[in-house]
Amino acid sequence: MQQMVQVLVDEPAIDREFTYLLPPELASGRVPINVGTVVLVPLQGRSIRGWVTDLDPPTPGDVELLPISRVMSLGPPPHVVELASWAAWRWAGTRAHFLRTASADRVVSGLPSHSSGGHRGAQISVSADAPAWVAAALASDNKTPAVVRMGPCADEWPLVAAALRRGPLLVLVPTVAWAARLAGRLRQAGISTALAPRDWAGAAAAHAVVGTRAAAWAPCGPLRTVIVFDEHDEAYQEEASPTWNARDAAVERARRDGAQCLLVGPMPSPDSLAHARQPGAPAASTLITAPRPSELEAWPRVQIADRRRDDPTAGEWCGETLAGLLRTDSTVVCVLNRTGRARLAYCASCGELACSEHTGRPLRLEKQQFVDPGSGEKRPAVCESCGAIRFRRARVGVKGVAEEMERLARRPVIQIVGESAAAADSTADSTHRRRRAPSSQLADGPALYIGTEAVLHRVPSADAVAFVDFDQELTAPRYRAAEEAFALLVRAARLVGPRTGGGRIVVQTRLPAHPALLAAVEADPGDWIRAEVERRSQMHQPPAAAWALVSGAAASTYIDLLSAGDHAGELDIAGPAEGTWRVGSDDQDVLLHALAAAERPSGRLRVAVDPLRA
DNA sequence: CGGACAAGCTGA
DNA sequence: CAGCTTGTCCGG
Repeated sequence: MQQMVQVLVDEPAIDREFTYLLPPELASGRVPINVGTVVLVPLQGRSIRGWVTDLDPPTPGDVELLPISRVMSLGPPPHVVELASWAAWRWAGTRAHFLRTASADRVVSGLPSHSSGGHRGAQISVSADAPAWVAAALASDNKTPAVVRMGPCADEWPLVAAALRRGPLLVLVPTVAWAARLAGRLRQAGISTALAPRDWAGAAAAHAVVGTRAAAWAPCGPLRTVIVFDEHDEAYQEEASPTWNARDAAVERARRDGAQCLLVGPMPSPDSLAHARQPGAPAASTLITAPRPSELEAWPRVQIADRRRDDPTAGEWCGETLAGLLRTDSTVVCVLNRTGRARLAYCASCGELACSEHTGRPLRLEKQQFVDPGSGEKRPAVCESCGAIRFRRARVGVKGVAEEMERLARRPVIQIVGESAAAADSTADSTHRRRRAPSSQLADGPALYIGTEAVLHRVPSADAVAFVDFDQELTAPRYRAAEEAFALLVRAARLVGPRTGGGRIVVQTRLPAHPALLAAVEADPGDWIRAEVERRSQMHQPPAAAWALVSGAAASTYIDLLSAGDHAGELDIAGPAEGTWRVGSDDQDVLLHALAAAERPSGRLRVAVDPLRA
């Protein structure tokens, strides 16, 4: 009787396992056959890649089995294959999707032999005395993740070094640059290190694996410690469906390995605090905070510029504090999350903003008419309060602010918007703008920059960062708005460095008492996060509830199935709004069970579990 | 996904 | 009713 194997084909639309024969010559080839091994199989006359999922499957009745055509490559180890099955459940996706992420992007027929044997932990020469709070973080029980709070400019090394001594380590960071920097530092310390997912084979053998999102699927053996830095960062979440989150996958991976998991960052996310609040774990033991003086030191000075106190006849966008900052000889990065020149208009003689008399919303100026953006209703452009007919377009975008900045600072302002950048002066036409290489946008000496959020990623360092209109971030109509706003302050903090080095952030706002702002000013997000968690719980928002957004042509059929299912009573179905339904439940398991139980109708269907934006 | 096959539409 | 399109099914 010839050996059989079960194979999951790499075709998410099929998402099924099939049994194949394993010819003896393939079973004894160079690449060992294991759960996870990548093979090529015939299916309906086609040749499809797939993963071995069972080495001893039950004999299927009444079908003639075909043999595997080729053994292609080493694949994810069995425990990662199991993790992929868990993730497929957790984010209502297919196993094939996650196994792709967990597999090398080319053929791997063997692992590097030099590092495969020895446990390198013993030879680690990194400094032995970790601060007490770092030791405490690593010593907490392995049952639940420890949430570790430290300032944005704090050095991550003591935590990494202490973790290294315990055994194999997986570190996730949000950006490739951070991963490369940390991997370099680890290698310099003599640690066998792999940068995942690029060095797939290396990750299977290294003592330390560092990488971004996909590194949660690295082919490492059992881990002793898993660290996720900047666990609040949205980069960990896949935007396309399945909307999996690498932090949450890492938490589950650590749990399965019995590894200690540290969720580290300047702002513990409500989601992570929910992870840490598993049954049986006292809340106090799971949030570990850097000592007050070091957390304070790891923040720049955050200054609130209360726009309500500014002289209204001075700058339109830059208040007194910001204007003063612009006149100093320093590098200042200004952030405004809007581009262009909006079509809002205000009266040239009395300054009244043109608004609809019915809805109160601002009107757009098109030719000589006002247009209500909501209803499309038009009326002649005449000022409601003084009757004048001359209007000026409000400068609510980066371009308008750039002009004002140049006037105040009397030096050029570099605009950085999305993928392109340009000097503010009008001679730089759009073609010129597009042809410029990114590096040429950055000035040598002190310079002024203005841009959307992208500017925080593109300018490597600055003396100060100023948020021109932070209220827009704080009050955005999304349940995570305050969290996202605070994340911007964290990014800005990294650009300007700690207060001891003169790092400074200026926040222009009309909401100077907003708890998220006070948290940054005081370098202590504790109270704000606690309030945020409480608010989410009251509003039945994540993490107090689990949500799935359902959209696509087949969505209404799928929603009908969900409404008719066994657990329909425990589901909260809202919508459709713009073709999207929101299915929620206070119990994540109930939602996931319902999603899995409802049969997927044919046709386009997107199911986004726990999306960042809902 | 992509081939197979069935059921519907059209035109001389 | 051949010849074509469109839809549904199913894979070892």
